[in-house]
Amino acid sequence: METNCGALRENDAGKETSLNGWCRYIRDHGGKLFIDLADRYGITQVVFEGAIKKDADQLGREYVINVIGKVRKRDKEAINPSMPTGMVEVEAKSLKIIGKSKVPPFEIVEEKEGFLPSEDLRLKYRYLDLRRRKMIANIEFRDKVTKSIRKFFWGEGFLELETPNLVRDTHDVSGSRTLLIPSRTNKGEFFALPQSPQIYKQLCMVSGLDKYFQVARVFRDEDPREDRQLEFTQIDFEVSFKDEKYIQDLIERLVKQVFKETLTQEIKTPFEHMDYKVAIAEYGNDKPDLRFGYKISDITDEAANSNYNILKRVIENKGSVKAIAFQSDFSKEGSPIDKNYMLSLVETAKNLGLKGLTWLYVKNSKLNSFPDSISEAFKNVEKGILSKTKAGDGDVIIIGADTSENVLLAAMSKLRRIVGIKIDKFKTRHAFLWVDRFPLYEKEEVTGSLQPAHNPFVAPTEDTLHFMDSDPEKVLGKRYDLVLNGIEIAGGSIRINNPELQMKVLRGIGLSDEEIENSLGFMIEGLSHGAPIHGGAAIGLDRFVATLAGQDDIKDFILFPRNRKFDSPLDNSPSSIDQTRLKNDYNLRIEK
RNA sequence: GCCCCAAUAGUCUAGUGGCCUAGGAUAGUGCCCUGUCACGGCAUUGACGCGAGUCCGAAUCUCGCUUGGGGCGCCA
Repeated sequence: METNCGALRENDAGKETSLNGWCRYIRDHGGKLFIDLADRYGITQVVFEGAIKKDADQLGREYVINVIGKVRKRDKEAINPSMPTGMVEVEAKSLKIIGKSKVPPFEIVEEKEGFLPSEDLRLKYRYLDLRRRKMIANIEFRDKVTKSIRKFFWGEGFLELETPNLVRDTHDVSGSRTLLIPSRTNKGEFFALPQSPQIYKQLCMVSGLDKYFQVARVFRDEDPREDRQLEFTQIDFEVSFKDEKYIQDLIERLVKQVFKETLTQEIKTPFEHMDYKVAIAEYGNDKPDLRFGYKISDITDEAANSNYNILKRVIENKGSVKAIAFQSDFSKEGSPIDKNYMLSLVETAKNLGLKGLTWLYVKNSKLNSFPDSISEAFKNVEKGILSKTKAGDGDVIIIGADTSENVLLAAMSKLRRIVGIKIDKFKTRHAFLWVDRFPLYEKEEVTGSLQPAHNPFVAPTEDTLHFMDSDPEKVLGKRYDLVLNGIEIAGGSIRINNPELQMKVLRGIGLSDEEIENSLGFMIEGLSHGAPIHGGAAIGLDRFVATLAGQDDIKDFILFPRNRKFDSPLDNSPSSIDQTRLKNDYNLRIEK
């Protein structure tokens, strides 16, 4: 009977079996030798005793072997209740070494007291890191989620289609950085790798393929962040003749099914909605984490009337002042929020672009601080601050100020989430939220020019379309983002299906007709040949899977990720290319 | 483009100017062991990223470089 290392149970005792696996731990007792034989299904103990013991002496860690032997029940005192296969073991009759292994550069064990080898080493030997149980579980979980999603779309009658990966570069209209591939057959010209299948899926709608989805690999050449990769996966879909309501409902049903099938959890739908404007004003960004409250309040008026000179000076320079109150049991022993934590938070605030951070705590309905002089300076506006922030006893209030509203809100929203997660009194484990009624355009703070807030294909809402010429910043888009625990897991919109309106929106971001024609002419042309009303969304699969699993690092859910420099320690890509080949094939020359 | 942090055996880590001939754990190697399961026992190999400087004296302080990590800008 051929089996795997996770399958054998008590009632298999007596059977002859053939096992393949990796030698994880080898315990040599002199006259007898035990091996924990591992594969992705589990671990089974193999015993070598008698004549075969000396064959096993040559085995080393991570050797791949085949063992034929007899399954036997363990003696009562030898049972290992922490292993699923712990009732039995395999008594080896024959041993074949299938693949020898060098001594591994790090041990294939789970985290040791919270320590893992450095990330670069893990990535260089990714195939070894992937032998860890946690990584196996993560990769299998990703597969489970992907399968569940596919099953959902197939069940809804969607076609799984493949859009091209070598596409027209649209950097000129998008401003975002694409990865470029030189063309050998058209020297001097380049393909781009898609940042999204957006244009192609819209053209699918024009062609009448009215329900499309794809597990799409997309590429973005922006600078690295902890949760960014050069290439990542989106669940991309688009439908024709439907409105926002239908698409949101579809995503809700999808998410509901995925939660049920992968976590056996029931989640409540429909999800809450919030206007973009409200999200920014109350939470400081467009993806509020609603596992906790802690709204941001504007206390510019109070600060202006206080005697706190630092804030007053910011206000004189047309700045504003924002505050958040955190429920924290501040004065109590063992509270996660204590004086030392607050001092470190001030440093965090500086890293987020603020010049500093003022913090107070509430005791007996009064503001207190270190040193006392700070709360003294707020004495005359104490009531106002307490009522605006809704702070009660034990709460900590953080106050930030900056001359740039954007910088201030961005920093306060990040502080809000950092402290909120630290306090960890979540009302719900999974807080879903639709953010909608986004503006179509946003003003670039420095130059004052208009940019598309999302992509330039979002259809304006009927009630704001008339501002298009007079006051384009007031135009809202039929766009919706799905936020889970402060992470944007999906974003989509109803698209423009009218070529004239599409031209108009593109002109609105300062593009000339010639520029539009040059980069997006083929798309406008497509919209001119009978384009249905259509819309869709894309779900960021890597982040979605990690969030579902309750983990932070998306790299732990990607088979072969890149490091912070977007190098791959595994294959050392990117690499330089021979100058002669560049010249001959692409007519390119690299200047050093 | 900018800011911050770090770098000690294969791996993880201790280390705050002399107690360092650099400690521990684990891996490796050799020997012993018939019930272990991250087996155990004994022995043993093995490290201060590179370069300059300060000092009587540097793993420790300063500067530069290199490498890695985190963040800002950026992510239509």
